[in-house]
Amino acid sequence: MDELTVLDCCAPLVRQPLDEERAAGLARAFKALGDPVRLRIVSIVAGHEGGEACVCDLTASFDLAQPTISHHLKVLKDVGLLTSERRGSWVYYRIVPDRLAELSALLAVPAEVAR
Amino acid sequence: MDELTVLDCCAPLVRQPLDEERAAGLARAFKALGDPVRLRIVSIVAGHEGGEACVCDLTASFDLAQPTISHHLKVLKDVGLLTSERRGSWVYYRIVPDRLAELSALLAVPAEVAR
DNA sequence: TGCTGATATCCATGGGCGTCAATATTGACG
DNA sequence: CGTCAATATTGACGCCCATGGATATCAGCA
Repeated sequence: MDELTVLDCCAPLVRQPLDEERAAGLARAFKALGDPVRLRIVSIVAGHEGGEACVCDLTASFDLAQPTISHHLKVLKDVGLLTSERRGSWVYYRIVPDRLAELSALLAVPAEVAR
Repeated sequence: MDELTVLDCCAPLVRQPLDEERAAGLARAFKALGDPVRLRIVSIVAGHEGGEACVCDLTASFDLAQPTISHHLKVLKDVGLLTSERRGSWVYYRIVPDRLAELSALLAVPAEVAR
């Protein structure tokens, strides 16, 4: 995708009222982040060495069953916040910077409003 | 070229794994944004003239019952994304720029990761 | 081929959430 | 006071979702 598309699609909330369709797509991503476990997963993956973490790294970081972690990873992947790649027995997850940047830009508050 | 690191509380995801407590607080806000109606409400309020909108403006923008809008406004207010002020018969809502900025900064992706 | 470890899928369960009708509250105005 | 308009609260219903146990898939290895 080119930068114009990114810029155009990521204008802050203030610029224009979100149409239903776009709001639905963005809400899916925010809903995915709206779980403390998933938020920590994204944080761990983003901050992990090499920008990626395998599932074993994550299951070790939570007091949750392995299927639960796998479920959360699927949710994050389905909304485009994570990608996965299998290498041998292990599956490595990494964040999708463009997707995070899109959400970040959306919430950026213009100076004229931040008063 | 490291920018002035915003706030200690708002360092991007990459800097440090979120502890449970902080993740819980942030997840509450993201969960509130994880509904298309609420996302559009925030958008409408932020973009409305004067930076504020009364409930009547919102009920007119959705094909939803008035209690439903009122419920969504309460959710957004409870997580600190909106404030309300009564003036006469009308109640005006406005966004909390600091709260939005906190979330935006959290999702901002450092250059070394966005490669 | 069979075995073992890593990860994903399936299924059930309990709790949380979006919606709305009915009702309550609040303020303005006569 | 009484009435009306704007907004909030309550209660109920149906559905989605986080979680974990059982099981399946997949890759490496003997």
